[in-house]
Amino acid sequence: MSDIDFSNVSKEDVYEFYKDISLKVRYYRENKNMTQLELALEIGINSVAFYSNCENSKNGKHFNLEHLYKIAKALDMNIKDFL
Amino acid sequence: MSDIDFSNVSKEDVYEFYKDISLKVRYYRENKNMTQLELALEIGINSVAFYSNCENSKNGKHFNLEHLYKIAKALDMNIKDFL
DNA sequence: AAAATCTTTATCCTATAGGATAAATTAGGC
DNA sequence: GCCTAATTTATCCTATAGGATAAAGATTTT
Repeated sequence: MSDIDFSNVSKEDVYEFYKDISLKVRYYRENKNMTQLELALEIGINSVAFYSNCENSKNGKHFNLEHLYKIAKALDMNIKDFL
Repeated sequence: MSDIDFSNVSKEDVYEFYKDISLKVRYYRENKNMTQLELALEIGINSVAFYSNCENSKNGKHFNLEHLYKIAKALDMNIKDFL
């Protein structure tokens, strides 16, 4: 596979997009007084470490569309609020 | 891995969520007079077949968060419009 | 009616996203 | 200051998401 990416968006741009989402997720999670573990378990993830990596955009991890859908439901919010 | 899913959302619910998004993507793509191939290439996907499967929720395929981000940019829209 | 264009269907392959573990660090409560 | 809770860091494993191919079908254009 080539490192060349022919899409209309750069990898850096995509990374910033994911990072922006993570910041919002953290903001609303803390606002609802939920721990990372509580929210992770609610959306069906048994690993707080994986959750933490996503929320901090570490080790190449980030939330995917399905995660966001479940997080929105867990926090009683609209998925658009993270975008 | 178990078939049991302990998340707050069922697989059926997630499937409907993805399907709903796909319908919106098709609606706006056609509204902008773009072909599936044109849009696929714009977002960096060389396979109109893969794009078609996503847009029709066939063979277990669906758009992911990154796809939607790029599609929104390609159609000069806001990603929220698909959610 | 034929050709071109667009879309769909089925199937295959593999890089990596998804998610786990363990240990270390940080933060909060008492 | 100590203990517990919460979070972070690094690394590993593997099922599957991502995306390709090829052929067939449907639609549009000429």
